[in-house]
Amino acid sequence: MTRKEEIRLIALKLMKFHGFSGLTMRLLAKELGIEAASIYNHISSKDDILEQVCVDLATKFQSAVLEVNDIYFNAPEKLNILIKHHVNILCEDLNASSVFMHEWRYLKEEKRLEFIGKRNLYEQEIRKIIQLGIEEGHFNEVDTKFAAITLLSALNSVVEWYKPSGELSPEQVAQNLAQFVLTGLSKQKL
Amino acid sequence: MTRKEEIRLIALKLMKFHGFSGLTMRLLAKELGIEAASIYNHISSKDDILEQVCVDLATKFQSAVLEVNDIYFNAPEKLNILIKHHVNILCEDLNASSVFMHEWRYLKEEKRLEFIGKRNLYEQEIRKIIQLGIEEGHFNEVDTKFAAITLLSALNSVVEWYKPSGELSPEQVAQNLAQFVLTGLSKQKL
DNA sequence: GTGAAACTAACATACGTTAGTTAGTGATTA
DNA sequence: TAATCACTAACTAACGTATGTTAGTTTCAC
Repeated sequence: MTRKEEIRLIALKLMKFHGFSGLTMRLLAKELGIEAASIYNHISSKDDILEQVCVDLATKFQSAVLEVNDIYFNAPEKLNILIKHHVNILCEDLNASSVFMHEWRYLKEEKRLEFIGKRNLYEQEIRKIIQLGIEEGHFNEVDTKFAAITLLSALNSVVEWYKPSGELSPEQVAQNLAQFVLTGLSKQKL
Repeated sequence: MTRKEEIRLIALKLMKFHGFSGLTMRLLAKELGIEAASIYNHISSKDDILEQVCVDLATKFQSAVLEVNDIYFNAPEKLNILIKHHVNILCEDLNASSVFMHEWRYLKEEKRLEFIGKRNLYEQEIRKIIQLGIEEGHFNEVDTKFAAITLLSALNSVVEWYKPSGELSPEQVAQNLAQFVLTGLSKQKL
């Protein structure tokens, strides 16, 4: 691991706790055991760290959903696969995911708009899946925008509690989420 | 409306967009058409604004869930009522709710721990409802911690998209959420 | 002796906040 | 009626500190 990657890693860990504004270069330096100015031998700016992680994760999510929607499956299958991908991406680097979820609003104007664009595209592709499910007769006739946002919010909650040291693997979490989202809490006896 | 309330209102509106750290007293002052220092004739500190809204909303949520769990109902009924209360609280002041959701981590140590305590209590009470539902035979045998967090996350997504000018009333939103959470996306034909 | 990685010193700016003052308004009193 | 007082809400000026970042220099292993 290069020093640059090391810095990024610790920066994300701290950013998860203190938020983007709460993480100062001097705090980051202290954690690294060096002076704040020394950090600039490896990275170009504080904004850069945030930008990189946001663009990086947004791209991963985008690839995942486009891939799923490119292959022929029915909606429940698509949703299952997407949830698995989504959870895997989130769990791969929980600090990065947490920053991605909470700190994107501190991106500079241009990058922020770019980010929102990618996020909307992701939501749009999920709405397509839900719409498909309705047309197939697999899903209830819900409002696709409402359903997509609620679904995404449920999935993203994973970053708030998932511990790699815990009992569940990302695959099991994905399975639980899929069950929750598809069948809900109630037993089938309404 | 007193000047103090007016300041609080605009502060929350700005905080929703810029985050707690992104809202500076000088920006707030500009929006108010006065000087930054003048704000201190009405409020005691920037932290105070955050504290007030966090404590205020946390208390409301707490009252709601305790009330629901104090009355005798079965779990699906309790959940329905709680969701209605939850959404109503969120929609009452969307700016405040958004700040409550995203900026609580910027509370000072002491108040933050207090906040987390109240939040945990809320989660705990929801787990009780889910546990009750399982024992009654109404709910699937899910992990209550997982279910409570996922449920809460789904509910809280309301602050990200709800517009009072839109078609749906808070009651209708609550109904949609209840359906989503209880029966899921799938039609009952598994 | 070359390159990576740290250092010291400093700059310009931005921040929350305090202190002391002023302007206007409405009620009370001489 | 005119003068006094309290109150509200704004002002100017400034303080002390923190921030991201730079420029130039040193250290040290290969």
